Amino acid sequence: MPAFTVRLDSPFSLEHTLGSGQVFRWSRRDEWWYGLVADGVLKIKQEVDVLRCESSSDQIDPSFVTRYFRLGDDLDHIIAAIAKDDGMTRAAERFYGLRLVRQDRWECLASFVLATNANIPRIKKMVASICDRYGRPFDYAGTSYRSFPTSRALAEAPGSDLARCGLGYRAPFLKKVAASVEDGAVDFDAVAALPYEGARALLLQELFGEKVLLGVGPKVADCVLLYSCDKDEAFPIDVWIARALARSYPKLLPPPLLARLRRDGKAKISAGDYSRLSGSVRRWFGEYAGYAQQYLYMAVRDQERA
DNA sequence: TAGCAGGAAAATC
DNA sequence: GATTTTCCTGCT
Repeated sequence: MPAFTVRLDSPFSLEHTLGSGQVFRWSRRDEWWYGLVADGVLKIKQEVDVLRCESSSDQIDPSFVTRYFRLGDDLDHIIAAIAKDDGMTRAAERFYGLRLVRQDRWECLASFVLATNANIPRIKKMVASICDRYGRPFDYAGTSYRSFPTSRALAEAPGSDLARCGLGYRAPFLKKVAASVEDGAVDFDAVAALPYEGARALLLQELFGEKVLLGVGPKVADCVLLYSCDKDEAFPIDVWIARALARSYPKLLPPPLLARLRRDGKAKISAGDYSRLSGSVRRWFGEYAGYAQQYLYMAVRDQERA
């Protein structure tokens, strides 16, 4: 039962980071956050400039925590780079300390395949459901947990069985993605080694190589690249972000898309629009566009609640 | 390229 | 309770 602390020497907010919709296997009880990571449990809380941690395995140690929360990133430098306008400056102040998380690549891909047409509580429920059914059970501090299922476990699961996890039409997509990862068709290391544009092209090519339906389009690919492959330029565009961009950054949108979004806030974004919009936001925000996306997401969610 | 289906649960009325 | 919406992709 390792217990340890990590001293923070750069800005970090555990609350904002775990509450920003990047991760689906974290929950808060009392003042502690509990996360299922790296085949174990991490119990963690922030005391100003110290992270107090307990974990179920020796693998989850200070260096894991530093890597997982990307504590080595120079956040002030990143914020200086993206805060090119008043809106982003305000968001960066309001959610100061929010960082991108470095997730397990397979888990990230699988989670975002499930995320289509769902809200965050729903996504968490689907993820929990496949973990309950296919994950490895283990106990920690008197509580039972399940690890995230391996790609092999999901690839081998009978489709009818997987469908019982409440995944709906996502079940066959998830199974095929799992099979592609399991048989080596998807090489995450090769993807991560390339710069953003090439990495995205390779990921989509690997996934589409067998000419099967996979449920991974540009949005899911951007999520995987940003949250698990260190491609900080990746800027996933979902309906929330599209609406926020239409309101605060109208100049970045192709005029026809802007007009459609203004007429109908839930207008669909075509592949061509996604590609053009992705290019213009990356040109505007630069090499850390993905961080800008995360701050923008928090700002728009916050505004929605108010 | 535009329009649509998909499938279940959360949010909203 | 019924209806609308939901961090989208693939097909026609």
